[in-house]
Amino acid sequence: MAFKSLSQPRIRLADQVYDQIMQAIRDGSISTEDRIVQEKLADEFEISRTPIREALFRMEQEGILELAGRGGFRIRKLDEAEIAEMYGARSAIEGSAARMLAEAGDKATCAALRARITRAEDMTENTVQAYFDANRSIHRAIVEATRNRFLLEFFDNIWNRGSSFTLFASIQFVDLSKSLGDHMSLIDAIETGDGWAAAEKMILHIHDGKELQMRGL
Amino acid sequence: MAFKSLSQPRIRLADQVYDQIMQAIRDGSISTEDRIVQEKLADEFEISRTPIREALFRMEQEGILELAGRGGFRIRKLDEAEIAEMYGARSAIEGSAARMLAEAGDKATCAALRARITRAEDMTENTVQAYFDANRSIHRAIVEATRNRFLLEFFDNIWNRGSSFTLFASIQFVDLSKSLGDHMSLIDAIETGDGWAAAEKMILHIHDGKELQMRGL
DNA sequence: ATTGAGAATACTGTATACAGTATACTACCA
DNA sequence: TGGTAGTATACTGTATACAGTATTCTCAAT
Repeated sequence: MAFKSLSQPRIRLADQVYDQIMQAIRDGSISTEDRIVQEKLADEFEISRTPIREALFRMEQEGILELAGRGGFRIRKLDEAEIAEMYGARSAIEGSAARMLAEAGDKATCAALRARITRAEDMTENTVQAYFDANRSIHRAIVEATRNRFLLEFFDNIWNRGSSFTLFASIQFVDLSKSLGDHMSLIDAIETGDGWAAAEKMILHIHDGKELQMRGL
Repeated sequence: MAFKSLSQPRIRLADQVYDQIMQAIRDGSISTEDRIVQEKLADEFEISRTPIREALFRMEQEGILELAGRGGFRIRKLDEAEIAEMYGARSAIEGSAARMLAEAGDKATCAALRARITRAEDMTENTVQAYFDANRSIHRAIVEATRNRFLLEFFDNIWNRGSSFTLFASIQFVDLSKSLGDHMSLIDAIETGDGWAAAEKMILHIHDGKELQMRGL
């Protein structure tokens, strides 16, 4: 049997709607001021409200949207306390990931991560968005390397949240080459095999990002 | 004006359905074999499919249910690898929580946690369910004490998952008084103020639970 | 007894219709 | 001009209706 299964697992409208709205939030077509109304979206997409509702509720549950009484949904804004907690959660997840990788002590994984970092650093365009994507993809690769689906899910949850698109990315204040170099020394720490040291390094790295972020507010 | 606000934030049917199904899974009224069909539930609840769908999709997203083609949803079963990852994720979340608490070094919090543990230990009935609840509530209190909403959310996500109701609770093999005593020494470790030591203690404690669990499989 | 065609069934996903309620709008009265 | 009553509007949540598609079932043919 050389045929690929034709059964398309699911091409639900709700999924497509989800992706598109997500994209719209990312590129700023939907701002934090905008009200997000089911009927409006249904009109735009030229489908019924049902799949829209589904996508919207999903985003609410993920903490990306919040509902504003009868005024529909809106993008969830994070206050300063919540942003701090976010960085705390990142420390927990990504710090633990670093620890686990160090304890696992797999050279091949480290090599792969290094390659990944080099590739991510090699940005063609020098925009905030590009830097954000590169940074995210590096951090994600580290969590991914633990092969722990839960951690990866939590990682994505955090990074998708609210306006975190712009969060974590106050590039205007950051020395690009330094930041990216930091990632390599993160792998160094992992490679030594000392779990706690690796975790600490990661936590400090995230803390640096937080300082930068907070200064930008 | 002596009247209490009547505005009930939201009493959506979907929420009630969610709670009830959750409860049914917990107490075993719905088993992993059962197919969960929207229409059937709608009949039982005597409401339309719409709120049922919403609740079901929410549970799917939380990883509690999975959909089985046209056969509706079913309870998601975890394979051994996934269970291991689950414990890994617990180590990350709860270990980090212990570290954070230790670093914060708040005596009052520790005292409150001790009180909580004593209270939780004081079980009236000696069932698996009671032990599970007590254990969960103790661990949850520790995460709660970090006042980090993300960590708490992730904690709940893990503990609500799949058949984790019975997971984490292989009481038949466990020495109750020892296990519960362990919790106190966990607080001891936190109280010393050494973040890494506290994290390690928590991770070991969780590891013990895992060993127990795996033996039971 | 097995196989295959065709119909019946049992689901889902999507669209539409309806009812209720908070907000916005208007016009009247002080 | 300010405030209030009454009405229109703009939303949501829920119910219902419809279409499509796997699955299961039935039954005849080999």
